[in-house]
Amino acid sequence: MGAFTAIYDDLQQAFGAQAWWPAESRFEVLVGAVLTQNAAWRNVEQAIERLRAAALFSPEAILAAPVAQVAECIRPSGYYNIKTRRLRAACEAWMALGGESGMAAMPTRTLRDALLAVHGLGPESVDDVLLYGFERPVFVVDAYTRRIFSRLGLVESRIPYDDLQHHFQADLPVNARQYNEYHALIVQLGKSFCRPRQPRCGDCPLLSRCAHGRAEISQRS
DNA sequence: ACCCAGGGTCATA
DNA sequence: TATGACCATGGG
Repeated sequence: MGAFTAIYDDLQQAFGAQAWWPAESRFEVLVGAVLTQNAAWRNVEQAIERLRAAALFSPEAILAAPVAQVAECIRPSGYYNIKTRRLRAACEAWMALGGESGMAAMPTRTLRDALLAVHGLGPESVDDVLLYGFERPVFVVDAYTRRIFSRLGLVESRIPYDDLQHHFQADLPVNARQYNEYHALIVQLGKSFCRPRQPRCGDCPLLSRCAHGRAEISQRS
C-alpha cells in the first residue's frame, strides 16, 4: 500500500465519515467554489443565503441582476468585487456549456479544460466542481493538502498543483467517493493540526508519520 | 492586535 | 518559471 492510501486510512480512522460538499445542487457547488476562494466557509454560507434571499440563485438570475446587488449579497465572503466578476463569468460558462445536462455529458478532461478557461476559475475551484458537483474522479488539492504532505516529507512544499494531484491519483484507486472523503479529511486535519504558523502537533493523528511535527515540538520547547 | 480562511490573477524579473 | 502584490470580510 502506498503512503497516500495509508494516510487516508489513518485519517478515516481518526475522524470518521465527512460527507462533503454541503450543497443542494450542482450549481451551488460552482457558486461555493468561487466564493470560498481564500475565505472561511462560514462566510460563504452567509453569502449563499443572501443570494437565495434575493432570489438570485440561478445563473440566469445572477446575470440579470445589477452587479451591485450581487456584490452586496456576497459581501460576507470577502473580495466581493472580484468574486462578483468571477461569479458572473462562471454563470456565463455554465449556460454556454449547456447547464447541468450539457456538462454532465462532457468527458471529464474536456469539461475540466473548458472550466479552466473561465476567468476566475483556477485548478482547485474547477476540481471542486468536477468532484463535488459532477462526481468525477478528480482529486482536489488545496493549501492544506500541500502543507500537510510537504510537512510529512512526501512532496516539496512548492510542488505544482497538477503534480501533487497526480501523486494522489496514481496512488489511490480511481474512485470519486474516496477522493471526496479524502479531501474533506485533509481539511479537517488541517484546521485542527496543520495551520501555517501555529501547528498543534500534540494530538495530531499523523504525528508518528511527521518529521516536521517532531522538529517543531523540539524547537518550541 | 495578530492570524487565518476549503485561491486566482496580474505585473515583474 | 517563479516570486510578490493585490483582493476584503469575519471569527478565533
